[in-house]
Amino acid sequence: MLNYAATVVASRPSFHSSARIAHDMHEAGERRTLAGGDELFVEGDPVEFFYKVVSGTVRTSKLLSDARRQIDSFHFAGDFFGFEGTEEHSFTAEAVDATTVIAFKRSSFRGLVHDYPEFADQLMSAMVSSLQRARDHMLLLGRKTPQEKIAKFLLDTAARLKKGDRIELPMRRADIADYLGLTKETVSRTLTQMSRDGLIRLEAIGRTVLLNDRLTLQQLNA
Amino acid sequence: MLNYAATVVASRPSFHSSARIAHDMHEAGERRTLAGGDELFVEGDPVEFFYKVVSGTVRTSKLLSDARRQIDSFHFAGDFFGFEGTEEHSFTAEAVDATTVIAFKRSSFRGLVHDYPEFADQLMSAMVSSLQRARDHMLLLGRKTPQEKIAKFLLDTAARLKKGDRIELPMRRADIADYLGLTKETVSRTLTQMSRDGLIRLEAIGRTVLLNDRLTLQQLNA
DNA sequence: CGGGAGGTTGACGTATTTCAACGACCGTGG
DNA sequence: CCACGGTCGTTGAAATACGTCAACCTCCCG
Repeated sequence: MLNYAATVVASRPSFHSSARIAHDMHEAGERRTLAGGDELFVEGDPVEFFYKVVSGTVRTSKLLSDARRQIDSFHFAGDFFGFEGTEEHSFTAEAVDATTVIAFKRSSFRGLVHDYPEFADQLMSAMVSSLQRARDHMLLLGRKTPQEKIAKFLLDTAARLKKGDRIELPMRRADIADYLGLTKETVSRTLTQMSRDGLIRLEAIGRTVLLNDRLTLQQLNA
Repeated sequence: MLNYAATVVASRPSFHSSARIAHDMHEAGERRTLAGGDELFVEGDPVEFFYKVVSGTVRTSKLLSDARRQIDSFHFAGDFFGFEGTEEHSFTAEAVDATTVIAFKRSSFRGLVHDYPEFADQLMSAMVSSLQRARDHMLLLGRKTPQEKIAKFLLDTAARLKKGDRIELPMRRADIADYLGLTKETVSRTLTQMSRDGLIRLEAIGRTVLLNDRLTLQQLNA
C-alpha cells in the first residue's frame, strides 16, 4: 500500500451553494496523488476510506485465482467509488494513469451527511447511477458481440471524458479487454477492423482514437 | 437523482424494534400479488414505485433490439429493487413464479426516511449489496466458463433461498441462460454433465436440484 | 387426444481464444 | 549517443468451446 500526507479540517459552512458544498466537503477528505499502476486498495484490505476522483482514471477490478481479471468500472473526474458493505474490500482499485483523488474517512460518513445534507443525495445518486451502469455493463458482458462492446466502450468513454470525437484513452488494451470480457488480441483486431471500415481512426502515436462515424457506432450499440 | 416530495401515512413510532419497523413500513406501501410472467414494469415505463419482495421471485432484465436478453438479477423474499435515478425505468421487472411484493410510492421516499430512520440504512445497505452482487456478476459474465457459472449459480441460489442441499429452482432454463450469459442448451448440457459427474442430482420431476458435492462445486467457483 | 411449452440431446459451424512471432516505442545505462 | 531490454500493441495460424439449428421427448392442460 501507499503512504500519503495531507490533512484536513472543515469548518461548518453557514449556507450552501452547490460549488461551496463541493469545496467544503473536499476539506473533509485528504488529497492523494498517484502514478499509473499504484494501488489504492486491494481485495481483502480493511475498508478505511471511500473516494472521489479529482483528475485521472481509476480502475476497479476483481481477480479469479488463476489471474483472470474483470474490471467492473473505470472512474473519471467527479466519480465516487469505494463503497463497501463489509469491513474488507471486495475489489481492488488502482490508478490507470497519473491520478488525484480525495479520500474520505469511512467513519466520517455520518458526519458528512449531517453537515452537508446535499452529500447524502450526491452519494445516493452516485450509487444509483453506479447500479444503472452496472446493469448496462452486464448486458454488454453477457450478450454483446466484440464489435458492439467496443462501439459502446468508445462512445461511453468519449461521453464521460467529455472530449468530442478525439479521445485519448488512458488505459492499455489489456485493461479494455478485461473491462469488456475479451482478450487484448480481440480488442486490437476489432479496433483495426473498425479503422479499416472507416468508423474510427487510430492515430499512429499514443492511444488516441478518432470517432469518424458516430452514427454507425451508435447502430452497433443496438 | 432521486426525486421525492410528499409524505406518507404512518404515525411516527416512538421506538424501533426491527420487526416493528418492518411492519409499519409495510403499511406505507401496497401489497400486490402476481402470477408467473406478470410484468411489474417494463423498460421505459415512468417510475412510480420501488418494491420489496415478500414471497416468490422477480427477475429484472434488459433487452437488446433483436431480443437478446440479459437478466441482471433474481430477487427473492426480503430483497428491495426498482430504484432508478431517472423518470423512466431503465430495465424490466417480471414475476418468475407466483409472487407477492410491496410497492412503495417513489414519492414516499423522503417521508419514509424521516419517519423510519432505519429505513435509510436499509436502503443504503440494499444498494451497497446490490452493487457488490453486480460486481460479482460482472466477473462471472466476463470471465467464467459455463461450468463455473452454473456452479456459482447453484451455490448462490441455494444460499439465497436458504434451502439446504435440495433447491427447487423457480425459473426456467432460458432464464438461467439469460442470467448467466449462456444459451439454454449450454445450461442444460452443463447440468446433465454435472449430474453425470455426481456433483448434483436432477430430480426427474420439476426443477429440483440436489447439491451432492458442494466441495467440488465450490472449487469450480474459483 | 392434440398441441404447446419446456427441456434434452445430437451434429455441425464458426467466432473468439490461444499460442506465437514480430515491431514500435521508451527509458536506462554503458 | 546508441544499444539493450521491457512493455505494449499488432498480426497470423490453429484449435476449440460454445452457439446454432434441428429433432425429439415429456408433461400439462384444454
